[in-house]
Amino acid sequence: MSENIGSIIDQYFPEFEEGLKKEIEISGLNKKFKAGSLLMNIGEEISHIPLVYDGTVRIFREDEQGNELLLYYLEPGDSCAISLVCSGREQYARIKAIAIDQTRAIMIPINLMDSWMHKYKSWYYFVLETYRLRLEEALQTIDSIAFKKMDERLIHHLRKKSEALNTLVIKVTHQDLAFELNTSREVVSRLLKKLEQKKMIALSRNSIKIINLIDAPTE
DNA sequence: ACATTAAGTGATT
DNA sequence: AATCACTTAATGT
Repeated sequence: MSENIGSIIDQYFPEFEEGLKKEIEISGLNKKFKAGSLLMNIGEEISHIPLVYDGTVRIFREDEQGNELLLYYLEPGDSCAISLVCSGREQYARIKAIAIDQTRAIMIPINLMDSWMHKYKSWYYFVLETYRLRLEEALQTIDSIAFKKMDERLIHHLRKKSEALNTLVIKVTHQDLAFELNTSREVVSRLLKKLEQKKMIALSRNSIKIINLIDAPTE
């Protein structure tokens, strides 16, 4: 699986024009990250932006107490919207990025961003599109926090997780879920139990199996 | 067998 | 829905 950058671009970013592809071949670094490794931390200077083509990366914010708020996942074909725009003024990351699986990405030096935005229409649209998608997601998350009850949020979260990890058996503790949803472990346990009784999931220690996750009309 | 960690439960706010 | 205090179950050493 040691493909060259050009064929990776063809496969995962086919919309990029030839000139852009050439530049990526010249300046991009093909990197591999182990599962669990930190791609970016808060306060770090952003020097490269990733074009992910294999694996999954978790992007999240963290507050002073170390509480995490999941922002989104990066999957093959994605890039990090926040770092794309950080290119200009804001040189320091305000988010944390951790590889969930082994992840491979082409790293592009941030100093090229400005000129690429002008030179390559396909890059310009790629950035806009990435940003638009994330904004949409962020809005969804906001109203899910603001208007939805915990049970709906949990279902939503589990579904997302299962999609992102591409598995029906999610390896996670109730405590982790509680952390991700900013609630308490007991609440998660109780809600999961309800979902289990409705035959939507199956529970066992450290893992949750998705059986039939449909939005349950809350009683 | 024992210690540790995850999960379940009831009561209280 | 959060928190506390406690129990029970599963797992590692």
